[in-house]
Amino acid sequence: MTVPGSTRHQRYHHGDLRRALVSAGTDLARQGGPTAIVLREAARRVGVSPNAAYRHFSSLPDLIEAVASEALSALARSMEAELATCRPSGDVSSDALSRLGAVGRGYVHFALSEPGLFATAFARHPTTADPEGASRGVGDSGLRPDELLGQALDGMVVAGVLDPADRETAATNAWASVHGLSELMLGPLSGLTPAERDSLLDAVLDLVCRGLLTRKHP
Amino acid sequence: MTVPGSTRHQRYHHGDLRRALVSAGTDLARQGGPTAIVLREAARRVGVSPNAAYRHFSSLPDLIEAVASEALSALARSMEAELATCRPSGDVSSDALSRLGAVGRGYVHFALSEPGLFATAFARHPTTADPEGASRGVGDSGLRPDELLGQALDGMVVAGVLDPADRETAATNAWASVHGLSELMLGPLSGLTPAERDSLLDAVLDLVCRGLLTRKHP
DNA sequence: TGTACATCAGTGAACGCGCGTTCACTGATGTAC
DNA sequence: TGTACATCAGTGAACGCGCGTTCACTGATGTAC
Repeated sequence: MTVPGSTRHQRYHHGDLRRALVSAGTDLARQGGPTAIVLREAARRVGVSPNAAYRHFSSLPDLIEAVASEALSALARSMEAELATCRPSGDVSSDALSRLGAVGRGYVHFALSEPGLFATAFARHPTTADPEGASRGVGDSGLRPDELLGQALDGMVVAGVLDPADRETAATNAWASVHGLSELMLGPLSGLTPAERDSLLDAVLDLVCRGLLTRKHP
Repeated sequence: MTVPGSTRHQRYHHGDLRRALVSAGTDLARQGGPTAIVLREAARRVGVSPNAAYRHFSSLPDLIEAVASEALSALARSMEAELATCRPSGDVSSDALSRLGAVGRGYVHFALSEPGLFATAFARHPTTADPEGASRGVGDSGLRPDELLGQALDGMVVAGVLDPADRETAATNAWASVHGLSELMLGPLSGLTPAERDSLLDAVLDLVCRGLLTRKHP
């Protein structure tokens, strides 16, 4: 039994409705992927009328893009978390390799633990290189997922275990392998046990690393 | 000006409505992926009332699964077409490797030329190992896409360039790399020129092959 | 310090839409005798 | 060869649903004087 008047009163001037809607949209995406982002449901969850959303988003795709950006940030943070566990061993080369592995591990772990957000992060329209888009989807370090990968590869170049000329191809190779493994594990290979998943991930990371290393002796 | 009576007459006893609906559904998926498969629209395109579909499918997901099966078959056929271009060179090892490359090439080519069907093929629920499901999604050779890959890997084992113990891991590795590359080229890397795409594909296939080969000298 | 007023951020009701699905039905087909 | 009849494969109308979006609105906020 809430007093109607006071309830209605509280609804006025929400404070940060945009953020609240993005957060609700993110919850929807978490459970059902990008197509589960529904403007009316997001508004419902925030306790606001559907049309209030149009004060902050021009249309549904606009909200979806904001959620996708949020999902990319979460992916970046997962990669950062894995990177944070890397301890310097003293050997520059093996440190560079283990950081590349950490990047891949963070990627796959995120895909498996947040499949809905993972799908949402990559469901948006081709990344148009808009200026403000460059600052979206970043993690705590201020870097996007692809930039975190690039940083790891730069480290390998500095350590001398990767030919600078191969850096671009290496980036796509590594990304493709790890992205494909994620999708497969969420789809056709979803029946795998955690142990099988782990060893498969190790095998793929191993393949990628060795592939990049050998590349510099043609 | 058609005679209503004769039109109505022709609509009775369609002949093979199931196949017609799957075909219409496939056209929808081709243009918009799995979520574009709409029962009412498929019926409309075939020229039949929506409820007629329920004589042949228990519900929409049932139709979607049939379309997904069709998409898998198309993928298999693309791989078979690429395999058919392989000419024996006399060297068993290099033949085995080029057949593996052909499998991967057919996979990526299909993804790029039929993105909607590609998405549909892998959008269905986790492959429950039902007995009749085993015969679905096959190409002209009667093999499913994953079986075509397996066959290529078997060829490498026979040729002595792949350790039998590594066959399973090799399958996932190869699949993941090529699947991930496909997804990336359709998404974040969709801005690439055809030439860039080709050389990237070559690089990935090269990485996979070398990765598998070295694997047998630990 | 008080007051008029523009602006802002929400409301409530309604719109048209297309969907999946179900109902009772009807006309064509093929089989038994 | 003809006829009765069960079965099959469609029809037409309707259902409830939830969606994105738009309309005219209203109450709260903050600023100018």
